[in-house]
Formats: sequence, C-alpha cells, structure tokens
Amino acid sequence: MNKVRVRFAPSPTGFLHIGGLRTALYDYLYARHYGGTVILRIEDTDQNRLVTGAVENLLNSFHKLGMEFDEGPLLGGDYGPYFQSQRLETYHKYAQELIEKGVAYPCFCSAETLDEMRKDLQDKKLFPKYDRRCLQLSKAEIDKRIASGEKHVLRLKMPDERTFIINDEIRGQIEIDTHQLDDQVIIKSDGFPTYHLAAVVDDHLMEITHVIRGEEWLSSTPKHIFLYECFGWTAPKWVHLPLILNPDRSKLSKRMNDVSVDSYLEKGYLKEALLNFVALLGWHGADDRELYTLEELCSEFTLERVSKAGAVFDLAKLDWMNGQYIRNLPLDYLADIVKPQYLNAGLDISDEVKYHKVIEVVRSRATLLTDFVPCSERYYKELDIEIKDMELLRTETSKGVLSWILPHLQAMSNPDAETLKNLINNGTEALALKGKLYYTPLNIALSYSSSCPELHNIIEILGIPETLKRLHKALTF
RNA sequence: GACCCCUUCGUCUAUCGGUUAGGACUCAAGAUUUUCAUUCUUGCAAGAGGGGUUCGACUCCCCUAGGGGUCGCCA
Repeated sequence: MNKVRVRFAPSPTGFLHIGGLRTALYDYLYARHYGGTVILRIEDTDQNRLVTGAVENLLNSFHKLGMEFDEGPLLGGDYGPYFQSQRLETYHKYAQELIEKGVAYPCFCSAETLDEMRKDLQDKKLFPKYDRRCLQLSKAEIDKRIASGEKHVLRLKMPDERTFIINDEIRGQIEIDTHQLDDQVIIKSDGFPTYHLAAVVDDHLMEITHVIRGEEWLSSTPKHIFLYECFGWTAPKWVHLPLILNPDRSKLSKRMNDVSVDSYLEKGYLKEALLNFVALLGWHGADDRELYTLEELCSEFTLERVSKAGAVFDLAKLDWMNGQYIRNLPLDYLADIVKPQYLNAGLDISDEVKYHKVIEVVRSRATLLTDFVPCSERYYKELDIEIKDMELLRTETSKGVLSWILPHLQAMSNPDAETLKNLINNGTEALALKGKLYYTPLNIALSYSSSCPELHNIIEILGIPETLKRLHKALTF
C-alpha cells in the first residue's frame, strides 16, 4: 500500500469551526497513525465568498491546537502551490483535456434561464437537472460566441444510463444512478474551477490516497469518480464522515450558535479537552476509555472504529471533560496557561509559591479556564462582603469565634496543613459550636464569602500575617 | 418531492449471532462528618416498529416509520 497522504481542504470563508476541526483531526490522526502525510489545501475558488484573514485565522487556530500539517500554505511542500487560486492554469489544462475527450462542453445559459428551467422541471416533478440545450450548439456557433467574448461555463457531460458504485471505507458499497446527477459546472464563467474539478485534479496531483470529508459530499461523489475515469486516474479511497449535529439533530452549521474553535478556546476550554472531545464525536476506542492525549489518539485511531450515524455536540460533556483536564494536567502547565488572565485582571502573582497554591485550590472547582480569576481574587485583594454576611459577622457568636482563633494563629509562624486542621477542629470543641455557626464567620472573614474552599487551604495561601490582618478587620465590623 | 445515508439509555457510545445489553456525560440519592466544588458509591435510563433467516438476533435480510444529507457558476 502506498504511503498515506490525506488532506484537509477548507474554503477560507470564515473561522475554523467544530465540524471542520473534526474532519481535520481525523485527517491528522489517520495520517499520524499510519506514518503518512497531512496536507492543508486552501480551496479558495469562490471569489464571492472570500474572507480576508480567513487563512491566517485557520492557520492560527491549528497552531493554537498544536496540530501541525506536513504540507500547506507557509509550510510549502513538493506538491504546491496549496492555494487553488494559484493553480488556475492546471485546472484549465485538464478542463481542455475533458473537452477534447468529449466529456465537457461549454454552456452559455444565464442564471435566469437556468432558474426558469429548474423551476419548470420541478413543477413537472422532474429532477431539476440541466437540459443540455447548449450541447446542441454547433462547433461553429460555439467558436463564434466564445470569440465574441460571451460569458460561459464548462459543464461535465455525465453519462446517461449508469449506476455509479462508491466503495466508502465507512459505509461500504453505495450505488447512485446517473438520473440523479446533473451536468455539473466544472469551470465557472469567471474562469475559476468549481470544487468538483479542482478537488479531483488536486487530489490526484497531490497523490492523495484517502479523501476524508463530511457526509454531505456523498451524493456528489459519482461526479468525482467519473472525472477520475475520464482522466484515466485511479481514484483515492473514499471516507465519508458522519455529520456533527446540533441538539435538534440538524447539521451543525456556522449559523446556529457559536461553533468557532477560537470561541471555545476563548471561553476557557483547553485544547486538550476540545481535541479529545471532538475526536470522540464519531469515533470510539476499543475499550471504555474516554480520556486521550493527542499522541494517544494518533496511536489508537483507525477508520474501522468511526461510526456511521451523526453525533450531537453535547456541551455538558465537553464541560465535564474540560474539568477533568483542568484537574489532571500538570500544575505548572496549567499555571502558565492561566497566568495572562491573572495579569490582565491586575492581580499581583509575583509570589510564585502562593500562586501555585492558589491554582491548586482553585482547579478543583473549575470547569473553565475563565473560572480561575474570579475564584482567586479573594486571595489577592479585599472584596465586598454581602450585607447578610456582614450582619452575621457582627453577632456575638461570630466575634467569639474570630477572637478565639486569633491568638492561636498569632502564635504560629508557618503552620502546615495538619496543624491548621487540628487547630480549626479544636475550636469547635473549645467553643462548643459546630457547623455553620462556627465555620461561616471564619469563611467570611478570610475569604469574603460564606462559601469557600477548606479553611486550612485559605490560611495556607494567605499566610499568617494576612490571615491575622483579615481577622482583625472582621472584628471591627 | 426525488435520490442517498443513518437508527442501542435524553446525549456520546461498547457489542462484530449466544451478555443480567457494558461505559461515560446529564439527572437523583448517599458518603467524604461547615458551605461550594472535587472525589467515591449507588440509582434512573436503550436495541424505532413489523416481518423473515437461524437452535438462537441489538447484531444478517426485507418492509415501514423517523431523522439527516444532497439536489447551485458554494464548498
């Protein structure tokens, strides 16, 4: 078997979205699993839909995710250029070959004419395909109209009676009859090729072995197979991935909700979690494992374990998975990732030891990376106390608790967790108080909130001097 | 509408003819003896329906239903 070469071929019309990421990821995993090559090819053949900066965004998103292509824009490679807009001569050369072979013909019909024709056919409950009126044109007339500069496209002349067989790696054998197939436009009137021609030519020239793409391409695959035949080329293996769905089971589109990869990253999802989660949307390992690193996915991934049915994107599970990564990734790594957020919030995290203690405590209750700063402010600055909590602080019982613990802490310099836990426990007995009556005043005094992590953690983070300061302050309320 | 694809707990899925149909998320309850989390335990919850084939079907075949995709000078 030839060395695996696969490509991710997006059109630069916006940001990388979840669906695109899943396709790209499977391309990537498949190539890595078999020691092959992943190529990024930009399908910028629609001049009307180009979005400036889209390619940069795309590249940047993949970079952020740690997915590196082997060939593509910026990276180069032996099969470039990797922008289809830079390969126009190539497409025209092959289009010419199709004309010579009699399987492509010019069409001068206007958009309006086509619309009318389709409407008419639909009214008659017929399949709305081009009626080939321009195929009747004489050679002389065609030459004359082209010479006069009349706008025209090039169409592929599909066979009349034929059943195409697609051997899909995931779905098996699929049959599609040509009655359902239109004479596809392959060169548009602006001289650009359509996807069908460009993708086939490039996939062949770039020696792509497996075309891994979304299921939405299944119905037009016969056109592609036919093109391979016309050129006398061997077609690649077809791999049509199940779609990613919205909760209502419609195709996950750019329209509905926000599905750009960047926005998930900005919302505080870790790339590790996003990649892991997206990989599991349509693929599952042989065992019950759910958590995989990118490297582990590379070694485990095979097409045989890709499912056929579409998968709903379930945010709740992504949240859970993100929490798993937040809790289990190395502390230093996590601390580095969130550092900019702390700096942005104006928190002084120059005390590295304290910062790491904070991260360790905060990570246990975080779902998103963006949860860190809000949960950490209490360790770095004075916060407002709710009126209700303030009132509780003013009660005699509360003052008793604070006054009791103060001198004990004062006598300590750098207590460890065990010492602090003992001290805190002793207080419940010494004061004959328990539960909220005892703990809540301390919670509020030290963390400005009745709900907080365990007290010994807070004291450890704050240090004795700051702890005493907060207790004194609380007693003045 | 036509064609194509798909169909196991609400969701992601395991099962490649013989299982008490397993795991994960969500949800509920309990424990971890302050709270919020974390963690752990337990629980709720599924083979779309109908025919075949077979000693035996979630698994193979057919029909029906439902969902999705495609039907552009968009990809």
